Amino acid sequence: MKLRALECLCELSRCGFNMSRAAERLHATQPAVTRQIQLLEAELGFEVLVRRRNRIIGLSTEGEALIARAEQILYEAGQLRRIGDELRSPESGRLVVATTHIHARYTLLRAIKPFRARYPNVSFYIQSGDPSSIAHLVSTGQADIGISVATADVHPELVTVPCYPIDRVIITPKRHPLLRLKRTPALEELVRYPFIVYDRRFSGGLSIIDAFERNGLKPDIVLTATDAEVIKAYVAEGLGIAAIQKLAYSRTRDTGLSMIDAGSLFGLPIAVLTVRRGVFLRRYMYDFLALLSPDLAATDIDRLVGVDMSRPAISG
Amino acid sequence: MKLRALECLCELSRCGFNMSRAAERLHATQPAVTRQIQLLEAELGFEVLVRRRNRIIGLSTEGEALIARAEQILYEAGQLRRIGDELRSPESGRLVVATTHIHARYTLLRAIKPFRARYPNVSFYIQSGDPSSIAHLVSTGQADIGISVATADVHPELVTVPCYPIDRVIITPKRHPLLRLKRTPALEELVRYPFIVYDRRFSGGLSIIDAFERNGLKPDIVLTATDAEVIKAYVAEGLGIAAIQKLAYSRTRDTGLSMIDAGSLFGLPIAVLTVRRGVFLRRYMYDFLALLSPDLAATDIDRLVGVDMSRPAISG
DNA sequence: GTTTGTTACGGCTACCGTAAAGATC
DNA sequence: GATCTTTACGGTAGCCGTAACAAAC
Repeated sequence: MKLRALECLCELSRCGFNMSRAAERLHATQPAVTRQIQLLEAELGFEVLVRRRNRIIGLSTEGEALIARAEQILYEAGQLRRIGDELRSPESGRLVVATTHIHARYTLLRAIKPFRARYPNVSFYIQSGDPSSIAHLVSTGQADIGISVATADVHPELVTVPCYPIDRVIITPKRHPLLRLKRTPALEELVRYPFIVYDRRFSGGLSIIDAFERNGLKPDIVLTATDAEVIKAYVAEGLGIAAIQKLAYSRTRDTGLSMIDAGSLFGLPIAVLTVRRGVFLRRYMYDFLALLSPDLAATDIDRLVGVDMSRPAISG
Repeated sequence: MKLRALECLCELSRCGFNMSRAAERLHATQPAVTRQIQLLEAELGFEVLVRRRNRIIGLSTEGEALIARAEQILYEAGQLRRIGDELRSPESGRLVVATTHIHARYTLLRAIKPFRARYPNVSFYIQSGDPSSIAHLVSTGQADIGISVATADVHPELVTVPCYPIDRVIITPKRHPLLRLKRTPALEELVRYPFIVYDRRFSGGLSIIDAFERNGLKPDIVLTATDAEVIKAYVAEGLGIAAIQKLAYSRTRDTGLSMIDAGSLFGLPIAVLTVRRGVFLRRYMYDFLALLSPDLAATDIDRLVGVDMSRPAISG
């Protein structure tokens, strides 16, 4: 069995079973890919691909099981190379962070500045998505570090570390009646106004709508968005009020808005860092995690990530 | 990178870094192994092995991290072959069960008979050990299925399924004063007699000694053993009384002994089946698990073992 | 001197790419 | 006809084993 054959198979699968495209991405010719697949099938003794009249149409059921493991093998092989990279050139490499808009815009921004200063030769990639797809990106090794909120889905191959609570504020247009209260309004008071809500997939546990519904209230939802900037724009236009992350509000920049602290009105979701269990973290990745969560020591990370760790701590 | 090189490295490590022996086990010549290692080191760009004056004395620290992943890769490659084997010859293969003496002697014995009848061409291997090493054997893929008791150690790569409670009995020599009670004695009554105890590593949770000590009692421990047969022999000789698994006592065979039900006096440890998470289970392995725990459906096993399972169920 | 690891060399396998053919839409 | 996959063929790279060499216990 050869790693090259597994590589061909996985790439073929990613390219929708188009051999030409897979070959191109593998920097090889079509016949070479055909050959590798054939050799693999011959060695394993069964048809991995389902062919219909000389066309590949998909994976056999066994092929599904096979490819999942092939991906795993290639991932680990990548990790081996990464160990080599770390020793050869510890100052350069790539760092792929999967995160939500809001963390990309605020949390990450703060961390990237010192990080870039320390590691100018590390290329930084940000993958945006909802918490579920962030978990997926990290678990498949497409991203090194995930920053989002806890998700309901269970990923035994992921390790998550709670990072900091996400404070929420209620934002309103200037001179809104709610501002006269001079205190955190009750849900019953908020529900009287049209609401613009943050997409529940991004909310981490209790969403805004959940909070209302749990109290038997039916808010008037104007629209749902995944981006605090969008929500702020709509609120500023007087279309409604909203609850967003405190991070996303700036008194000086958001001049068209007013802010009321939301306290724990909508629950207190917590930001979490996610890495794949057993991942080899490069030195600069440790340092980046430390920037995001300064009280997280490298030894803690090791303990969490370690394949044969003695305690599970917090894990997904 | 080549699988062959990783294979050489892992075998080398297993052979205590003796290249000649590793080469022999790999059915290759020494120079071939040397070459593979050299190529690997050249590709990765660092010294995996620590050499002192032309002798290999061990792994570098990075080598440790590397070899763990290499093992993982080779394990998964083995799984791919196993998928092929299953399709080519579903009726033959090997089944390695890691278990304790007691389960090997009783639980397993009952399951093996029908299993052998159904799969005469499957070679059966039993690896005996304490629950901790059983977990290790399964987690490293050296054993397919573990049968023992729950251990304190956490293995995120293992999936365990509780199977059945392990009833315990108190055994005494014939005509022992305790027998006059005609009921389960209290710990305070038992503590008056010298005790022969089952090794705590095999006890699963609460050991015999724990039960006494938790009640502030100090039993007179004659000796500790890992094998119920040994314990029975000593009890029969009048050296003390003991608590063993009910399974291990037979009225007809153990003529020199008497038995009293221990109820939940020493806790109710539970037998567990263990498999490696994400393992590809061959059809005959499913069938074997079903023999051990008839109410465990194949779909349940799939759900437990599945790499991207949606619920964690019971896991170590 | 025996065991152990590395280097040198020749044979052979097997991979790759180019070219062409076969099939499908 | 265009796209896609497989087969055919020749060049080349690289792996393996034998043999010789170097070092250590």
